[in-house]
Amino acid sequence: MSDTREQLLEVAERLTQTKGFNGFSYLDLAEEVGIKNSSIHYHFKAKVDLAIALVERTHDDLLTAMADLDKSNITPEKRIKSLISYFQGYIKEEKYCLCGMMAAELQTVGPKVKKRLVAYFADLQAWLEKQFKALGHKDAKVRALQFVSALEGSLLLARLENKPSVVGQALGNLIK
Amino acid sequence: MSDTREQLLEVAERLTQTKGFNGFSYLDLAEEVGIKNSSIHYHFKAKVDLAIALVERTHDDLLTAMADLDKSNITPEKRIKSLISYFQGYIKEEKYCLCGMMAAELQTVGPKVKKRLVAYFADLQAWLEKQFKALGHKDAKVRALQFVSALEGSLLLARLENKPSVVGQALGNLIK
DNA sequence: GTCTATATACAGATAGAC
DNA sequence: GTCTATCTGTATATAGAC
Repeated sequence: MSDTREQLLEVAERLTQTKGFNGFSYLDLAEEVGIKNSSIHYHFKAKVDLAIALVERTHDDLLTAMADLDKSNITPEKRIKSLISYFQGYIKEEKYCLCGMMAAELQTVGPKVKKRLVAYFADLQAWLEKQFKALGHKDAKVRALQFVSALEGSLLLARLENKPSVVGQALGNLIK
Repeated sequence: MSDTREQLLEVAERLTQTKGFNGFSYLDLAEEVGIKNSSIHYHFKAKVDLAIALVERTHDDLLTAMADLDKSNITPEKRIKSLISYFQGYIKEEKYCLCGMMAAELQTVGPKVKKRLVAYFADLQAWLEKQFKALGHKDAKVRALQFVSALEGSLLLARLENKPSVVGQALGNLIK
């Protein structure tokens, strides 16, 4: 993976999380990275290809984070709390969840992106279900759904009100 | 209020809830309403003025709906369930919450819109807190926050997965 | 209130030189 | 891989006639 491509993904990730995928252009991206906008098309032929790469990258990052937590020798409760911290980190940079953002923009991102967003949230829920099962929950699947809903919604509210604590409050009851 | 202005608000509301406020243009709006895009500027000088009117309208609608529920002779539990139905109605039209959508697009809508989004969610939470207090909850305020978070997040997931039932599942534990 | 015409800027994207 | 140059389309917005 070229350095330019990596830089493009990093900047595009931040712009998507702050302004939305429809809230920035190849020109914005080019100026930040220090190349011409036409050069971006070499790395991502169309903007939708960038969207796909972003969701896949975010998905891979999440899978890595969850696998690391599985490997670590801590309780399921602490694993879940660590995952919350992972998402909570967005708020201090005034970011929203990249996949939540694209889920909001769903009707404009195209079917290929939609498919990958579904996969992202399915894996997040599956991992949470596993943790809740390990904690002895019978309704682990529903609990995982409640958790993801509260997570995405609280990230939205926390950024709006500039109160990172909102995320912890919204998820408090669901952890154990 | 002129009929054209009202039509513009109705179409803009739907487009915002489906494609996002940055996902449609004055031209899209004009074609649906059947006027020229330059005519829209007579009703809403700049696009940000349209955004403000949309949030205020959505806020007013919510206040009316909540006031109606307060007047009706039903239990707080049923009031809350009715409010859920109010939001759940969006899903079958593949819409997201207008204020949730603009909260996602926060960094591009400007400070005036942000201020009104904060007011919208504050009133929604305040009403819910009142209902939870009537149900005897000591942590009514936190519960209201949990409810709004789960509501906004579940609306996002329900639309993505085309499963309206997700909203009820995500909020189930929080109602009573 | 709505129109035509226009201004200015920017969007995503391509061709071909280097 | 990145550039210059360019294309085509669209965005928000304004001026002034009707």
